[in-house]
Amino acid sequence: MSMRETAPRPVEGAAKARRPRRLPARAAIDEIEETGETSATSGDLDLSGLDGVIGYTLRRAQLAVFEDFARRFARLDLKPAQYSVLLVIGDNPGRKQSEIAAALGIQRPNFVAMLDELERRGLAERTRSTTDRRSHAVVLTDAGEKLLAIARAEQAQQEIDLGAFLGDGGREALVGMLRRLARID
Amino acid sequence: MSMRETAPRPVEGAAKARRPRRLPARAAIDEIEETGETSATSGDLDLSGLDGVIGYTLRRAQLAVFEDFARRFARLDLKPAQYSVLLVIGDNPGRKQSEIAAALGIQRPNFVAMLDELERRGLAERTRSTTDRRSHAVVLTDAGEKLLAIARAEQAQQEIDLGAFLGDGGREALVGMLRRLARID
DNA sequence: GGATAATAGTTATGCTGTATATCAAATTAG
DNA sequence: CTAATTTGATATACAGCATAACTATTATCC
Repeated sequence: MSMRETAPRPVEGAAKARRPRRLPARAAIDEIEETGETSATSGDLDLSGLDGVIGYTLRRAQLAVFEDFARRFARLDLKPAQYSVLLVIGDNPGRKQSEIAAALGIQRPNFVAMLDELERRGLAERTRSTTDRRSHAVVLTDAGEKLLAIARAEQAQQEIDLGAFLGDGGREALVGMLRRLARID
Repeated sequence: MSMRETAPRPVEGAAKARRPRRLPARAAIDEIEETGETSATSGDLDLSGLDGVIGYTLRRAQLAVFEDFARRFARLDLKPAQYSVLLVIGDNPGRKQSEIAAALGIQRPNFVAMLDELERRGLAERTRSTTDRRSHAVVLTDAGEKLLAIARAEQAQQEIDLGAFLGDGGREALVGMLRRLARID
């Protein structure tokens, strides 16, 4: 993943976007309104056109949450994708490499290097299946299980914190809606 | 950051819609239960560990919404980032190139090619400022305004459709929470 | 006023994430 | 048995996003 450190966060329209960190200042808005439509003045820009856009806010929120994740997981040296792989392997030990990849929507070619890295770090292992010698059964090592346990706790804490940040039942409502959105097609 | 590469089909427990995928599950479940926790059997994987994770669902939802956006904007040949640039220029005509970029969180070097492309397509124009000959004031051409108007309508329709897809006030609640999340840091 | 610093746009470049084509080995289907 | 399919892997390409550094211009300060 590429979570930078202090750099500004993207904010691209209903799309990619980097991050405008702050709302247009009150003064700037007044100035814009007073001059009609032309905003060739100085001061903050009018970004109101993006304010209520789901795609835009979704993207920004996702980046912010991933940055938060990156901070929390820095000590574990785990990127979100790596965590998700560890988690799915941990919950589905012995599954085929391609099954893990497919479950996470990762292309098989790209999953190879990811697993290589986890193996290099001694967190996961590929074992040749005896029944189907094409496939690799993937499992976590003891070290992998141990790291996953810590990671799960870390992640649970993030859920708690974000849940508190959003109000009362907000987290559940949010996740529910996000899951619905994720199935649009 | 990369939680995935293609949109995998989230495996959902109950509810509705299509999916005869549950069939093999029965046998698989029996087998799993009989072997305890090991899921090295066949059938769907257990992804329950990711189900309630905000970061994961956020990412998934964002990708799905972007895909929806891509379909809707295919005819306009506009990517989300391009739409956001057109929108911000349209709402802030005559601003400096770097101001537009900064507002969207786009690095100035990366913004050059984006503007080049919009200019090439006759949608935007750079004009040398007379007061500060270093800067370029950016505006939309008539064609750019025209395309933006269509794009705005397209985008508004997406909001309507997503709003309907989420229930009753769901869109507003969602955007509100996303905006809160976007400013965690 | 002239040296120095800062700003705006640009070019070059690199890393990460994700996609496709293709291959060899192994397995399955016809 | 032969052909098709599956699995893991390699090579490769492209988009997104970042930094360094150059040029032209403007601002600052002694």
